Amino acid sequence: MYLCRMQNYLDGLNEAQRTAVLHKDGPIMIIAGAGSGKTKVLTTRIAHLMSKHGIDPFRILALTFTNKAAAEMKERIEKTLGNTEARNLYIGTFHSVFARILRSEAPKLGYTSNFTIYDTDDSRSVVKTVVKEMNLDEKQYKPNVVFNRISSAKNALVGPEEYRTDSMLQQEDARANRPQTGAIYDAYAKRCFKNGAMDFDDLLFKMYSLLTQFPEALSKYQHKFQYILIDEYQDTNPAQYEIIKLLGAMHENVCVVGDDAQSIYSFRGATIENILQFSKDYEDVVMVKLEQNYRSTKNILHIANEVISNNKGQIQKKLFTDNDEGEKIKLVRTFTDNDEGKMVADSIQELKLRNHFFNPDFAILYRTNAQSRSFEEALRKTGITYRIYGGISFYQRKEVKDFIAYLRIVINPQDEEALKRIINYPARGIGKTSIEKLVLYANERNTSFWNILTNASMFGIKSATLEAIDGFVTMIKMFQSELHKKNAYDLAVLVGKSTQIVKELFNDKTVEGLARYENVQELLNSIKEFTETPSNLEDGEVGDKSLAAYLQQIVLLTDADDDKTNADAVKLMTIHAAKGLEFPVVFVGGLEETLFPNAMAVHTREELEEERRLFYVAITRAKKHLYLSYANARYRFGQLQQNDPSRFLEEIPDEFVDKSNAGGNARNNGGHTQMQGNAFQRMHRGFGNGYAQETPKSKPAYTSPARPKVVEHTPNADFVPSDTQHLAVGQKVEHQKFGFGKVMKMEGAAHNPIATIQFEENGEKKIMLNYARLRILEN
DNA sequence: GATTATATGGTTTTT
DNA sequence: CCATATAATC
Repeated sequence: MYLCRMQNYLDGLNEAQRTAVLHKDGPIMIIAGAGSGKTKVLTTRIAHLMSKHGIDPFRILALTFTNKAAAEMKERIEKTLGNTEARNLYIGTFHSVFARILRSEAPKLGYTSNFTIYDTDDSRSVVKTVVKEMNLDEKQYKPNVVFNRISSAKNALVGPEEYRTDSMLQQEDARANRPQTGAIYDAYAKRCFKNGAMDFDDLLFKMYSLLTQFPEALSKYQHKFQYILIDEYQDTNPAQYEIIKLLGAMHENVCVVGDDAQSIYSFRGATIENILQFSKDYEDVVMVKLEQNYRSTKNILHIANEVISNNKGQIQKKLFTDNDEGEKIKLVRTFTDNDEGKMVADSIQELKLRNHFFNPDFAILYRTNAQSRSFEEALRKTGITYRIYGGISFYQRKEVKDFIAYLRIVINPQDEEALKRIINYPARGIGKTSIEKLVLYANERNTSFWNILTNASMFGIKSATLEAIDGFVTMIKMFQSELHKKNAYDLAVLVGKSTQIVKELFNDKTVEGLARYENVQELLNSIKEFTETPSNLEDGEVGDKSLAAYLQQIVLLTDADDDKTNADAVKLMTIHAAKGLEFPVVFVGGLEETLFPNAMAVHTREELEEERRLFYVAITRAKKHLYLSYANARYRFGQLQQNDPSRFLEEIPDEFVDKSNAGGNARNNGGHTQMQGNAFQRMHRGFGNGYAQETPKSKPAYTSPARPKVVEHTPNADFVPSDTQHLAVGQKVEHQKFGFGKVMKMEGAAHNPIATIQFEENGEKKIMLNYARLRILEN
């Protein structure tokens, strides 16, 4: 019987797949073309290792690109084996698996196990604060640009010290007019550490530090992970490569699965070098190519092969399929982006009626998130239910992030980003100036913002503000004392009540207010669901029903994890988000120059080839029908912009295309081989240089209409505001900002007097005496 | 200090 | 066009 089941799972495999599954020990690289059954191979291989070879699931590490892929694999293995052993596998994304390990090893790195994980918004915000504190120009050191640079460095395993001493990197920064980038990097890293926080890249960078600086940790995990499997290998970066190399060095049972033709994440530091390097780093690598496609029609596969053949750099392979010829690809030209949306909506309607397709059979794919708008509108008008993946995720909504910020502080009060976010939300009278002052004190004393808050009375804060701060601190401390008595959900409810956030949102009866209220309720529901779903944990890990575990989980969620696969809706997403998915009917929109290939990515062959791989990924998502569309003109920044059809359209042979709606012609050492070389070389091994491409700025030719500008006034050094209770018409005064002037008129109620003052430099202003700081000069 | 009005500038792609 | 940053007003 046992054998019988085993036979079953091996039966459905073709020869190449079978080879990949049966290979037991030693390194193996599987080049898996689109739709070639790669997930099937991975899951069967793991099932086989467990059932045939008796490998302990606790000792198998499988790294996937999304959490959803991990969950799916687990499920499929359980089904194959007919038991629940698969739940013991160490399986997840690089980031979530390493976060889990880092939690239990945190003290080694000087962190506590409840460290916060910063998302990109948090990280950018830290960069911004640091830039400000260093008195650098924010225009010159744009948080986004600087952060991307830091991120690239980390992904190449270049730390702050190395960064600052690498002359090539220094030169590059100097040329980009950002010579202080290294100093910012250093300050940024220190600040994150002080805040008890790691950013996304740290989860890789610090994992590497852990393994290289602590031999006992390296040995522990090398022993533990007897078998290692990596999915989507073409999208790994140098940091991930090195970590795997270290972890796999003992058993060398490393199995990587990837497709160089689908490498689309170079902007995140991924490099196909990792595929090429793999067979050099290990001896006797078994190579398997999966070339039979089970997904698409012959027509679809043909054009995919044609398109990708325009790329120079790639591993030779030829995908084929036994599937039907299928219909021709439809190429559709429309006048505007709105028409494109309408065309897609109409086509969906028709396919549903004539060919009996249902909403979940359709996917609309595009290059940039902004393109979703015209599709949404058309679908809404046509009455087709749809769902958008990506864009601003649920957990990035302001009200949700605010609420989460409270939870973050309860877990880790050193988290300055979270503190700044909600110290005055809901408004409790702790203003910007007070906060800035206190942060400054914290920096001067080299302590945390929270420590300053708990001793705020020592810093000459005025009594009303001090009271507010004390109230806030007391409340947070109360939450912290409840942390161990309550589960995550009950604590979250307590936070919602005590802060009055829920009540405030409930009382906001505007449409947006209602949506915000619902979002917070949904957050609470998600926490509840989390506390009620059982899961596994082992050897001294953070209890994974904890609030900390919840926070870790949500910050590492990917767009693709947002499941609802079964939802009765048409799906809209970027091509990046569609990786690994398949749909009976696929629409790819916006096939226009400047959009796809994107204008930001046509400057080098490497960039252009990645755009083409992206197009390849889009095409190969389709099983039965494929629609490619482009608009003559589309709204961009509120203005209609003309575009040529994408150059990629010319690469599709006519014989496979139905152009009846295309409007005529389409165109007008330790074996660290990888890490050899200096920091500069490593950061440039992938594509790009870590700087986002900057388009030359074209300034509008018009001059903005004149606006009464305030002539800045610098008050005398001895400026002390006077008591203005008895201010009278005719008196001369000095205003902190508007300068010298004469009181022309007094009005307003006794408790809120308003003076009309004629300023020498800035004309007549109405000033509320309750707030203004005025010095009376003479009568 | 908080709320509201105006101005600027931004679009790749994401863990 | 939209979201966020800054300035004006209360």
